[in-house]
This record gives sequence, structure tokens and C-alpha cells, in this order.
Amino acid sequence: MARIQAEWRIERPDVDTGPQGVIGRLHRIANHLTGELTLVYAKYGLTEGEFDVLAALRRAGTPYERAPGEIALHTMVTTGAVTKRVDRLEQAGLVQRRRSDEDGRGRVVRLTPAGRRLFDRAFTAHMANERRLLEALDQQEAEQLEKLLTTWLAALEPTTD
Amino acid sequence: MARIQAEWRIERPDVDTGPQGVIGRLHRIANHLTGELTLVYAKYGLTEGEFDVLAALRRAGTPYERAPGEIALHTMVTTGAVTKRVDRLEQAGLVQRRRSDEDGRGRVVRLTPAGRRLFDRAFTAHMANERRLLEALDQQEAEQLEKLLTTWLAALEPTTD
DNA sequence: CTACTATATCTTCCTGGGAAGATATACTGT
DNA sequence: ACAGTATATCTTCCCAGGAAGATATAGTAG
Repeated sequence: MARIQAEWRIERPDVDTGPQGVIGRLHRIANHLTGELTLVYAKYGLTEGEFDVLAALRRAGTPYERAPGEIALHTMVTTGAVTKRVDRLEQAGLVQRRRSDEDGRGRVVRLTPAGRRLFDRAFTAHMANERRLLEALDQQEAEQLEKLLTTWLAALEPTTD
Repeated sequence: MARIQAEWRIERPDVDTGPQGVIGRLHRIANHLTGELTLVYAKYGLTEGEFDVLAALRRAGTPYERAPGEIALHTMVTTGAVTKRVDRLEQAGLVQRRRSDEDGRGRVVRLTPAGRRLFDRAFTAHMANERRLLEALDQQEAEQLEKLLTTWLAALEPTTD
């Protein structure tokens, strides 16, 4: 990244490429992390998207149910993507779909016992993996980083966090 | 994110979800940034991938040439993806392809004058956009963040930076 | 009750990129 | 010079997800 910025200073000295130092590195770290996290999901036969759906259901607490639309909001993908993820998870016996009792248009997706067991193991491994990936920073650095990212995210996503 | 962690503390009190505070937020910021950056690329008729290819060529300096394999390394995608990106850029008249003189297996991709003109405008707008996105942080915070990300990236990517 | 509009989900079509194989050329040891 | 191996690129096939349209049900004004 530092080399890239140096190249830009030569080729485009008229442009301040300072932000690249932060934004470029952030994207590279995100890519790298995604790659590492995906390896653990794969150990449990899951893709990242499928893991995210299971996580949304698991976090809901017993009976581990959510409407597809809610899942879409939680996982930040379109409802079309949720339909397909749930198709695959249902095929694998990790979730079940049924009609909503209150709203004939709605469906309810529920974690099966097998889905819960698999996810709980995957989640434990996943968090251990995240701790490992964060080991590069000491406690104080990690706290500083979390604080900065929280500030930034709050500015980028006015409504959430 | 804070709410999500609170939910995990209830559902999985046995697992330390601390790392989520950093890793989860980092991914959300990265997604958000990608969305914003893409809007500017689109103003110039480019996708992010195409922009990255043009950037790799532009940074090479005159005569703005690189082999597809080099481009793949710089943009961190497979050579198959580079082939397709270059196909599209060639179709749009922004780059040209020719055989390498020294190596019959190789090709050379070169920015056309039109490609360079378009990219230089897009790049200026892109960097202005990145500055805008970083405005949420003050000078000192941005420096702190860059430092932390540099440390972390160095640990994750032993060879590069 | 009917017509109209709104909403939840699913379906269809498309696009970008990965993985692995195909092809062409280069290199290396004998 | 030749066989065998290595390399650079491209091709083929596949998959995940987005966008927009289709379908079914709900809500609402009259």
C-alpha cells in the first residue's frame, strides 16, 4: 500500500491520495479476514452467507425463528438472496420453512435441532478464529481500533450501529 | 453491532464475542465504503473491477502497459477475472491488447489515450470521494487508524503491505 | 363488498468472479 | 535437437447474489 501511494505521488502529484492509506488498507484487511473466516465456515459445510442466516436465527433465541424479510435486514442482502440461502439450508436439513399463522403472505424460517447443533459448534470455532486474527493487536490497540471504527461507522450509517 | 453483541451474551454467554466489535464493524464499514465508491465509478461507466485494472495500468507510468498476470497480482483477482475485465475495457476502447514481443505466451495490455483521459477524471473524483468518506474522522483519528491498520495488515499479510 | 394499493416472498434473468482445464509458448537437461 | 516440464493466458462451467417482475395475501377507502 505504501508503495502504491508512492507511485501515485509520481504519476498524479496533483491528487492527495492520503485517504488510500486508510481506505485501501481497510479493504485489504477485510478481504483477508473474509478469506480466513470462510475457511472455518467451510469446515462445517457452510458458506459465509449460510452462516449469517443461521446466526440471525440463533440470535433470535428460542424457538429460533424469523421471517425471511427480517433475515434479509439482519444479513444486509436482498430477500432474493435469502430465499436461495434458505433453500440450501433447508435442503441440508438445518432449517425448516412454514407459513406464518398471522399473515398468509409471510413465511417463518426456523432452525432445526440439527441446525442449532451444527451452528453452535461452528460459532465457537468462528469466534476462536476471530480472536486468533485479532492477536496481531494488543489489548490497548484493539480497544483503540474498536473506538475509531465505531465513530466512523456511526457517521457512515446514521441510523444503525 | 453493539446490540448484536448483547444478544450473543444472552444466547451464548460461554463465548467471548469481543472480536466482533472490531471485525464486525470493520466489515460493515468496508461494505458501506464499497457501495459509496461504486457510485462514483459508475458515473464514469466503470465497475470497481474495471477501475482497478485501469488504476494498475495508470500507476505503471508511461506507456501504461502491464501483462495480465501483473494486473492480476495488483488487483488481487484471478487471471480469469482479468481476462474478462480486459475484454470489457477493450470493448469500450479504454485499453488495447497485443502480443508480447519477448514472450510469445504473454500479452500486453495498454491504456489507450481515451482510457487514460477517462481514468484520470475518474481517479480525481474517486479520491475526492474517499476524502469525503473519511471526513467523519479528524486528522489525529485518521492517523491513529492508519497506524493500527498498518500494524494489523502487516501481521495478516507477512510478505506485502 | 369491491376496487385499489401495499406488502412478503419467490422467480427469472443477468452479471462478475472463481476453479479447473485447454492451448500455446518457453525453458531445461541430456 | 528433443522430450519433458513450467508458465501465461484464455476458455468453460459453475455459483452467489442483485434487480426487477410475478404471485399471493392483507389492508383500506368508498
